[in-house]
Amino acid sequence: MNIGQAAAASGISAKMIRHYESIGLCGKAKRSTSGYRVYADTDVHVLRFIRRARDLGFSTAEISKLLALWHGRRPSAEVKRLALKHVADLNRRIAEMQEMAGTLQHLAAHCHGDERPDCPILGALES
Amino acid sequence: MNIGQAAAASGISAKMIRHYESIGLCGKAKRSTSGYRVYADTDVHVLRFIRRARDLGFSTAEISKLLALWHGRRPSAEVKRLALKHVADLNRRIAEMQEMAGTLQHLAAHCHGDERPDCPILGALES
DNA sequence: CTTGACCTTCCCATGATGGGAAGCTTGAAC
DNA sequence: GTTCAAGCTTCCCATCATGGGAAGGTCAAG
Repeated sequence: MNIGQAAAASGISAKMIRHYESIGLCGKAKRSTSGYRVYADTDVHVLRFIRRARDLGFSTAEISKLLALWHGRRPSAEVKRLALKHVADLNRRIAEMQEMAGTLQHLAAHCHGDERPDCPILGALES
Repeated sequence: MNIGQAAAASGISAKMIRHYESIGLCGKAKRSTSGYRVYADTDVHVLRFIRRARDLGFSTAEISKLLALWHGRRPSAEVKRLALKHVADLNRRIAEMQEMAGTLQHLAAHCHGDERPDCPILGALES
């Protein structure tokens, strides 16, 4: 498989596959005589693992740890710890954004939204 | 006021004030004879406006529009439209992260979390 | 053998923020 | 008056994940 096929099969762009290789997230791909990267099914399994982890919002550093656990002794305690830490991080960011959205929603509800210059949203930003 | 005082008074780091000036978000500060940036209270008002908008999660492009509305005819219809678009964007991202967190929470709940190698979280990532 | 699709590497860009270096200015203490 | 620290200036680099694009090599089908 060339990188294009591996990209299609894994759902990661060729650009990102090269990037992940360059930062050491996945191992270096074998090369054909002409220098093309060559991928086997096992390599695509790894790439799919990476894509699913990425879709769950894990950073590359976290994915790196997950990969090591996956390929190693896989103690589920450590995996669970990583996952719950990530959940906590997500929840923290969710709460931050909910507060922003709530504030703005409230301000917008009190904004008549016509052509008058008096606007509670601008008022809140300037006060 | 020097940039340090303006930073303390506005809650934006000196580094970011220079950056905002360089990208044209705020006007160029006046300079002393020796080249130091000099800020008046009105400049700090602008910086505080920027900080509050930033705290509500607006991008610099959006803040730029809000500043123009603030300093111009301030039609509240346009401000409200911007605010609600931003709320919609926040809600979209919140929903994405909630889905990630929910999935992970569910997987972690089914993970015994001991030293056994069998882990539903890794299972979901590899399947 | 040409052509078009694919591959390679390398550089640059995003957006918001910070670190740090080299050098100049200011104000206060001695 | 000099000296010293703190603060200012500009400039370059880094983050994180991702993509664009250029210049050039390779492969398969016509």
